[in-house]
Amino acid sequence: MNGERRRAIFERFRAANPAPRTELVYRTPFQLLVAVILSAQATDKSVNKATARLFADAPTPAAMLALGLDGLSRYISAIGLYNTKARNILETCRILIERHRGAVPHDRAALERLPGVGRKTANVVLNTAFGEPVIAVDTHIFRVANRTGLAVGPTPRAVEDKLTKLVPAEYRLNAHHWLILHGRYVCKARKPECPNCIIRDLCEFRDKTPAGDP
DNA sequence: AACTCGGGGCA
DNA sequence: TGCCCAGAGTT
Repeated sequence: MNGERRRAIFERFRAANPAPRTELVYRTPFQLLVAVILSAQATDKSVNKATARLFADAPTPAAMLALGLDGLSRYISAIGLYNTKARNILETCRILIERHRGAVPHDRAALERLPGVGRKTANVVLNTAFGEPVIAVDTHIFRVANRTGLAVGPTPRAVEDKLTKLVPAEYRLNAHHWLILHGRYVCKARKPECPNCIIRDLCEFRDKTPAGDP
């Protein structure tokens, strides 16, 4: 896919949704970090339901740490992998307090050192909390990039590296949210809604049937 | 790169 | 019931 076509795709997204935002509910960088840790292999809906109560009662690292393992687990027990996530989040709180003055570090290496935080979560925080033009490639974006032909690659990291180079600078800050919401609601894994797609005429996948689908 | 982890939700 | 879901960690 050439640069002109890529630009056309992002211009289409920009026109349809100028200021996209994550659907995860949070009020601070710390809460965003926790919400994204919880969202691994879980639906955003179940995460939002749990974090609404959790963030109201324990909005800071210190308050969350004070909940203890059993306390925190009760808030997030409706989320998959909650046992592991609860331990990771408490340890993350401890590290934030002891090594980062209770703040979320604006630093990729420091973020990825936190338990439960990998490249995808770190990139979401860098993009959404700190305004850096990085793209966090999750399953949605991986699928959309490969289907459309925007950035074809065998691994999320390969797709991320291509997108970082290929996405025009003026779109890079918002590209993450455009792509993830497009994957969530239109370019869905099972039944993509090509007839409702705003980049239908620019897509290399258009109207194909996903492998494994009737 | 492939495998494991591990739990709710929805068809 | 079986398979998916805003991944991370280990081998």
